Amino acid sequence: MKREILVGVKRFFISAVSPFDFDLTAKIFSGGDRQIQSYEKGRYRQVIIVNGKLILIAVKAVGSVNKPRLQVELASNEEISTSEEKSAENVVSTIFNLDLDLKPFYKQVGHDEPLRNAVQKLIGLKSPGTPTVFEALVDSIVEQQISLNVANSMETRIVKTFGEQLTLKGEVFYAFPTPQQLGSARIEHLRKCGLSSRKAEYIREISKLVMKGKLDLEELKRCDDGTRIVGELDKIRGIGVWTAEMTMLRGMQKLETLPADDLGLRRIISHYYCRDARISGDEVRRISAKWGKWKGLAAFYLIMAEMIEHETRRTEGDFS
DNA sequence: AGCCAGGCTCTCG
DNA sequence: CGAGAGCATGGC
Repeated sequence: MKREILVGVKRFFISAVSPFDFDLTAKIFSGGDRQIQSYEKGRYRQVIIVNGKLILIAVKAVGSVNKPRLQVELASNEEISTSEEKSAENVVSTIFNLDLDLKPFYKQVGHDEPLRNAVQKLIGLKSPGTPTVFEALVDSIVEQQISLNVANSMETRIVKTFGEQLTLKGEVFYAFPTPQQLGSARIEHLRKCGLSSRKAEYIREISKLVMKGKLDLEELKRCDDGTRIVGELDKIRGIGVWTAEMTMLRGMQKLETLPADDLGLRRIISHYYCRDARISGDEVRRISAKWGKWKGLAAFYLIMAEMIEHETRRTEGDFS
Protein backbone atom coordinates (compact mmCIF):
# COMPACT_ATOMS: atom_id res chain seq x y z
CA MET A 1 0.00 0.00 0.00
CA LYS A 2 1.19 3.43 -0.89
CA ARG A 3 1.93 5.76 1.97
CA GLU A 4 0.04 9.00 1.86
CA ILE A 5 1.24 10.41 5.12
CA LEU A 6 2.92 13.76 5.27
CA VAL A 7 6.34 13.08 6.73
CA GLY A 8 8.80 15.65 5.44
CA VAL A 9 8.05 19.34 5.63
CA LYS A 10 10.52 22.17 5.17
CA ARG A 11 10.25 25.89 4.77
CA PHE A 12 12.85 28.41 3.65
CA PHE A 13 13.32 31.68 1.82
CA ILE A 14 15.23 32.53 -1.38
CA SER A 15 16.12 35.88 -2.81
CA ALA A 16 16.30 36.60 -6.54
CA VAL A 17 18.29 39.00 -8.67
CA SER A 18 16.27 42.21 -8.91
CA PRO A 19 14.03 43.18 -10.58
CA PHE A 20 11.78 40.14 -10.40
CA ASP A 21 7.98 40.03 -10.47
CA PHE A 22 7.09 36.59 -9.17
CA ASP A 23 3.35 36.87 -9.75
CA LEU A 24 3.72 38.11 -13.31
CA THR A 25 6.11 35.26 -14.08
CA ALA A 26 4.13 32.53 -12.31
CA LYS A 27 0.88 33.64 -13.98
CA ILE A 28 2.10 31.93 -17.13
CA PHE A 29 1.48 28.60 -15.43
CA SER A 30 -2.14 29.24 -14.50
CA GLY A 31 -4.79 27.58 -16.61
CA GLY A 32 -3.01 24.26 -17.04
CA ASP A 33 -3.79 21.00 -15.29
CA ARG A 34 -3.76 21.65 -11.53
CA GLN A 35 -2.41 18.20 -10.75
CA ILE A 36 0.74 19.02 -12.73
CA GLN A 37 1.42 22.74 -12.29
CA SER A 38 -0.69 25.49 -10.80
CA TYR A 39 -0.65 29.11 -9.82
CA GLU A 40 -3.61 30.09 -7.67
CA LYS A 41 -4.05 32.86 -5.11
CA GLY A 42 -0.43 33.90 -5.36
CA ARG A 43 0.86 30.38 -4.79
CA TYR A 44 2.73 28.26 -7.34
CA ARG A 45 2.79 24.48 -6.87
CA GLN A 46 4.30 21.50 -8.64
CA VAL A 47 5.90 18.18 -7.83
CA ILE A 48 9.58 17.71 -8.51
CA ILE A 49 11.84 14.69 -8.14
CA VAL A 50 14.92 15.10 -5.99
CA ASN A 51 17.19 12.16 -5.39
CA GLY A 52 14.35 9.85 -6.45
CA LYS A 53 11.93 11.40 -3.97
CA LEU A 54 8.72 13.14 -4.95
CA ILE A 55 8.53 16.55 -3.33
CA LEU A 56 5.73 19.08 -3.65
CA ILE A 57 6.99 22.63 -3.82
CA ALA A 58 4.76 25.59 -2.94
CA VAL A 59 6.18 29.01 -3.71
CA LYS A 60 4.93 32.52 -3.04
CA ALA A 61 6.34 36.02 -3.10
CA VAL A 62 7.01 37.69 0.22
CA GLY A 63 9.11 40.58 -1.06
CA SER A 64 8.62 43.14 -3.82
CA VAL A 65 9.74 43.50 -7.43
CA ASN A 66 12.79 45.47 -6.37
CA LYS A 67 13.45 43.43 -3.22
CA PRO A 68 12.39 40.01 -4.50
CA ARG A 69 12.10 37.27 -1.94
CA LEU A 70 10.31 33.93 -2.16
CA GLN A 71 8.93 31.66 0.50
CA VAL A 72 9.28 28.00 -0.43
CA GLU A 73 7.54 25.12 1.31
CA LEU A 74 8.46 21.51 0.62
CA ALA A 75 6.21 18.59 1.43
CA SER A 76 6.76 14.89 0.91
CA ASN A 77 5.75 11.56 2.40
CA GLU A 78 9.40 10.78 2.97
CA GLU A 79 11.95 12.57 5.09
CA ILE A 80 13.74 15.43 3.31
CA SER A 81 17.46 15.75 4.04
CA THR A 82 19.38 19.00 4.10
CA SER A 83 21.10 18.25 0.79
CA GLU A 84 17.75 17.38 -0.80
CA GLU A 85 16.40 20.68 0.48
CA LYS A 86 19.32 22.41 -1.20
CA SER A 87 18.62 20.60 -4.50
CA ALA A 88 14.97 21.59 -4.31
CA GLU A 89 16.07 25.19 -3.84
CA ASN A 90 18.14 24.93 -7.02
CA VAL A 91 15.17 23.56 -8.93
CA VAL A 92 13.00 26.48 -7.82
CA SER A 93 15.76 28.80 -8.93
CA THR A 94 15.83 27.09 -12.34
CA ILE A 95 12.05 27.15 -12.81
CA PHE A 96 11.85 30.91 -12.25
CA ASN A 97 15.31 31.74 -13.56
CA LEU A 98 16.07 33.61 -10.34
CA ASP A 99 19.73 34.32 -11.16
CA LEU A 100 18.90 36.02 -14.45
CA ASP A 101 19.79 39.72 -14.39
CA LEU A 102 17.26 41.57 -16.54
CA LYS A 103 18.93 44.98 -16.30
CA PRO A 104 21.46 44.52 -19.16
CA PHE A 105 18.65 43.20 -21.35
CA TYR A 106 16.49 46.26 -20.65
CA LYS A 107 19.44 48.47 -21.43
CA GLN A 108 20.22 46.75 -24.72
CA VAL A 109 16.68 46.94 -26.11
CA GLY A 110 15.92 50.42 -24.73
CA HIS A 111 16.06 52.02 -28.18
CA ASP A 112 13.84 49.49 -29.90
CA GLU A 113 10.33 50.88 -29.70
CA PRO A 114 8.13 47.76 -29.71
CA LEU A 115 10.41 46.15 -27.15
CA ARG A 116 10.58 49.25 -24.99
CA ASN A 117 6.78 49.25 -24.83
CA ALA A 118 6.77 45.56 -23.98
CA VAL A 119 9.37 46.00 -21.25
CA GLN A 120 7.39 48.84 -19.69
CA LYS A 121 4.43 46.54 -19.14
CA LEU A 122 6.53 43.57 -18.08
CA ILE A 123 9.20 44.84 -15.69
CA GLY A 124 10.52 41.95 -13.64
CA LEU A 125 9.25 39.16 -15.91
CA LYS A 126 11.78 36.34 -16.09
CA SER A 127 11.68 33.55 -18.65
CA PRO A 128 10.77 30.32 -16.87
CA GLY A 129 12.63 27.06 -17.38
CA THR A 130 11.97 23.36 -16.87
CA PRO A 131 13.52 21.52 -13.89
CA THR A 132 15.40 19.23 -16.29
CA VAL A 133 16.59 19.62 -19.88
CA PHE A 134 14.96 16.29 -20.64
CA GLU A 135 11.52 17.71 -19.92
CA ALA A 136 12.04 20.62 -22.30
CA LEU A 137 13.27 18.25 -25.00
CA VAL A 138 10.32 15.87 -24.74
CA ASP A 139 7.83 18.75 -24.77
CA SER A 140 9.51 20.30 -27.80
CA ILE A 141 9.24 17.05 -29.73
CA VAL A 142 5.56 16.78 -28.85
CA GLU A 143 5.07 20.34 -30.08
CA GLN A 144 6.63 19.79 -33.50
CA GLN A 145 4.27 20.89 -36.26
CA ILE A 146 0.98 20.73 -34.34
CA SER A 147 -0.85 23.59 -32.62
CA LEU A 148 0.00 24.37 -29.01
CA ASN A 149 -3.52 23.45 -27.97
CA VAL A 150 -3.17 19.93 -29.26
CA ALA A 151 0.35 19.63 -27.88
CA ASN A 152 -0.71 20.70 -24.40
CA SER A 153 -3.42 18.09 -24.16
CA MET A 154 -0.94 15.41 -25.29
CA GLU A 155 1.64 16.58 -22.75
CA THR A 156 -0.91 16.36 -19.96
CA ARG A 157 -1.80 12.82 -20.98
CA ILE A 158 1.87 11.83 -21.12
CA VAL A 159 2.53 13.15 -17.61
CA LYS A 160 -0.54 11.46 -16.15
CA THR A 161 0.11 8.18 -17.93
CA PHE A 162 3.81 7.76 -17.23
CA GLY A 163 4.67 10.17 -14.41
CA GLU A 164 4.75 9.10 -10.80
CA GLN A 165 2.00 10.42 -8.59
CA LEU A 166 2.17 11.90 -5.12
CA THR A 167 -0.85 12.08 -2.84
CA LEU A 168 -0.73 14.57 0.01
CA LYS A 169 -3.72 15.36 2.23
CA GLY A 170 -6.02 13.84 -0.37
CA GLU A 171 -4.64 15.95 -3.22
CA VAL A 172 -3.03 14.17 -6.16
CA PHE A 173 -0.03 15.55 -8.06
CA TYR A 174 1.97 14.16 -10.98
CA ALA A 175 5.70 14.52 -11.64
CA PHE A 176 7.09 14.70 -15.15
CA PRO A 177 8.09 11.18 -16.28
CA THR A 178 11.75 10.22 -15.96
CA PRO A 179 13.88 8.98 -18.88
CA GLN A 180 13.50 5.48 -17.37
CA GLN A 181 9.72 5.72 -17.43
CA LEU A 182 9.51 7.00 -21.01
CA GLY A 183 12.36 4.79 -22.23
CA SER A 184 10.59 1.65 -21.11
CA ALA A 185 7.15 2.78 -22.29
CA ARG A 186 5.29 0.71 -24.86
CA ILE A 187 4.88 2.47 -28.20
CA GLU A 188 1.15 1.79 -28.19
CA HIS A 189 0.80 3.44 -24.78
CA LEU A 190 2.65 6.53 -26.00
CA ARG A 191 0.39 6.56 -29.04
CA LYS A 192 -2.67 6.50 -26.80
CA CYS A 193 -1.54 9.92 -25.55
CA GLY A 194 -2.14 11.17 -29.09
CA LEU A 195 1.42 10.99 -30.38
CA SER A 196 2.09 9.88 -33.95
CA SER A 197 3.99 6.60 -34.16
CA ARG A 198 7.03 8.56 -35.33
CA LYS A 199 7.03 10.87 -32.33
CA ALA A 200 6.41 7.95 -30.00
CA GLU A 201 9.57 6.32 -31.39
CA TYR A 202 11.63 9.50 -31.13
CA ILE A 203 10.67 10.05 -27.51
CA ARG A 204 11.25 6.47 -26.50
CA GLU A 205 14.62 6.18 -28.21
CA ILE A 206 15.88 9.51 -26.88
CA SER A 207 14.72 8.56 -23.39
CA LYS A 208 16.71 5.34 -23.70
CA LEU A 209 19.83 7.27 -24.71
CA VAL A 210 19.48 9.50 -21.66
CA MET A 211 18.71 6.53 -19.42
CA LYS A 212 21.82 4.66 -20.55
CA GLY A 213 24.01 7.73 -20.13
CA LYS A 214 24.74 7.96 -23.87
CA LEU A 215 23.17 11.39 -23.99
CA ASP A 216 23.96 13.70 -21.07
CA LEU A 217 21.64 16.66 -21.49
CA GLU A 218 22.61 18.34 -18.22
CA GLU A 219 26.25 18.20 -19.32
CA LEU A 220 25.29 19.75 -22.66
CA LYS A 221 23.57 22.55 -20.77
CA ARG A 222 26.92 23.54 -19.26
CA CYS A 223 28.41 24.07 -22.75
CA ASP A 224 28.73 27.73 -23.73
CA ASP A 225 28.79 27.19 -27.48
CA GLY A 226 25.20 27.32 -28.68
CA THR A 227 26.09 26.23 -32.20
CA ARG A 228 27.72 23.12 -30.80
CA ILE A 229 24.68 22.27 -28.68
CA VAL A 230 22.39 22.54 -31.70
CA GLY A 231 24.86 20.41 -33.68
CA GLU A 232 24.99 17.67 -31.04
CA LEU A 233 21.22 17.50 -30.63
CA ASP A 234 20.55 17.73 -34.35
CA LYS A 235 22.42 14.46 -34.93
CA ILE A 236 19.77 12.58 -33.01
CA ARG A 237 16.81 11.15 -34.85
CA GLY A 238 13.68 13.19 -34.20
CA ILE A 239 15.54 16.37 -33.30
CA GLY A 240 16.01 19.16 -35.83
CA VAL A 241 17.28 22.72 -35.41
CA TRP A 242 13.91 24.01 -34.24
CA THR A 243 13.58 21.35 -31.52
CA ALA A 244 17.17 21.89 -30.35
CA GLU A 245 16.63 25.64 -30.09
CA MET A 246 13.35 25.30 -28.21
CA THR A 247 15.09 22.95 -25.79
CA MET A 248 17.93 25.40 -25.26
CA LEU A 249 15.51 28.22 -24.55
CA ARG A 250 13.23 26.44 -22.14
CA GLY A 251 15.53 23.82 -20.68
CA MET A 252 18.98 25.42 -20.65
CA GLN A 253 18.38 29.14 -20.06
CA LYS A 254 20.23 29.96 -23.30
CA LEU A 255 18.44 33.23 -23.92
CA GLU A 256 20.43 34.23 -26.97
CA THR A 257 18.80 31.40 -28.90
CA LEU A 258 16.06 32.37 -31.32
CA PRO A 259 14.18 29.75 -33.35
CA ALA A 260 13.93 32.21 -36.24
CA ASP A 261 12.08 29.84 -38.56
CA ASP A 262 9.37 29.23 -36.01
CA LEU A 263 5.94 29.99 -37.44
CA GLY A 264 4.56 31.70 -34.35
CA LEU A 265 7.68 33.77 -33.90
CA ARG A 266 7.62 34.98 -37.48
CA ARG A 267 4.02 36.03 -36.95
CA ILE A 268 4.71 37.92 -33.73
CA ILE A 269 7.84 39.68 -34.99
CA SER A 270 5.98 40.66 -38.12
CA HIS A 271 3.13 41.98 -36.00
CA TYR A 272 5.41 44.46 -34.28
CA TYR A 273 7.96 45.19 -37.02
CA CYS A 274 6.39 44.45 -40.43
CA ARG A 275 2.69 45.25 -40.06
CA ASP A 276 1.66 41.60 -40.03
CA ALA A 277 3.09 40.85 -43.46
CA ARG A 278 4.25 37.28 -43.96
CA ILE A 279 8.01 37.21 -43.32
CA SER A 280 10.79 34.63 -43.61
CA GLY A 281 13.12 33.28 -40.99
CA ASP A 282 15.95 35.31 -42.52
CA GLU A 283 14.00 38.50 -42.01
CA VAL A 284 13.49 37.51 -38.37
CA ARG A 285 17.26 36.98 -38.09
CA ARG A 286 17.91 40.41 -39.58
CA ILE A 287 15.45 42.19 -37.28
CA SER A 288 16.63 40.37 -34.17
CA ALA A 289 20.34 40.91 -34.78
CA LYS A 290 20.41 44.09 -32.73
CA TRP A 291 19.08 42.30 -29.66
CA GLY A 292 22.53 40.73 -29.26
CA LYS A 293 22.71 38.00 -26.69
CA TRP A 294 19.11 38.60 -25.65
CA LYS A 295 17.30 37.49 -28.81
CA GLY A 296 15.33 34.70 -27.19
CA LEU A 297 14.35 36.77 -24.19
CA ALA A 298 13.31 39.64 -26.46
CA ALA A 299 11.03 37.31 -28.41
CA PHE A 300 9.57 36.05 -25.13
CA TYR A 301 8.77 39.62 -24.10
CA LEU A 302 7.02 40.31 -27.40
CA ILE A 303 4.94 37.15 -27.07
CA MET A 304 3.90 38.05 -23.54
CA ALA A 305 3.16 41.66 -24.49
CA GLU A 306 0.86 40.53 -27.26
CA MET A 307 -0.85 38.09 -24.92
CA ILE A 308 -1.57 40.86 -22.43
CA GLU A 309 -2.92 43.08 -25.21
CA HIS A 310 -5.29 40.30 -26.19
CA GLU A 311 -6.43 39.77 -22.62
CA THR A 312 -7.06 43.46 -22.15
CA ARG A 313 -9.08 43.67 -25.33
CA ARG A 314 -11.17 40.69 -24.36
CA THR A 315 -11.86 41.99 -20.87
CA GLU A 316 -12.89 45.36 -22.25
CA GLY A 317 -15.13 43.57 -24.72
CA ASP A 318 -16.86 41.74 -21.88
CA PHE A 319 -17.93 45.01 -20.36
CA SER A 320 -19.40 46.46 -23.52
C1' DA B 1 -16.21 19.52 -43.96
C1' DG B 2 -11.75 20.37 -44.57
C1' DC B 3 -7.63 22.56 -43.66
C1' DC B 4 -4.05 23.91 -40.94
C1' DA B 5 -1.22 23.86 -36.70
C1' DG B 6 5.45 26.79 -33.12
C1' DG B 7 8.82 19.91 -37.84
C1' DC B 8 11.00 15.94 -39.10
C1' DT B 9 11.96 11.77 -41.55
C1' DC B 10 11.55 8.81 -45.36
C1' DT B 11 10.77 7.92 -50.05
C1' DC B 12 10.95 8.91 -54.75
C1' DG B 13 12.58 10.81 -59.17
C1' DC C 1 20.41 15.39 -54.03
C1' DG C 2 15.72 18.24 -53.81
C1' DA C 3 10.99 18.04 -53.59
C1' DG C 4 6.93 16.13 -51.59
C1' DA C 5 4.08 13.03 -48.95
C1' DG C 6 2.69 11.57 -44.38
C1' DC C 7 1.75 12.18 -39.63
C1' DA C 8 -1.50 13.20 -35.01
C1' DT C 9 -5.64 15.86 -32.88
C1' DG C 10 -8.42 19.97 -31.99
C1' DG C 11 -10.09 24.41 -33.43
C1' DC C 12 -11.82 27.52 -36.76
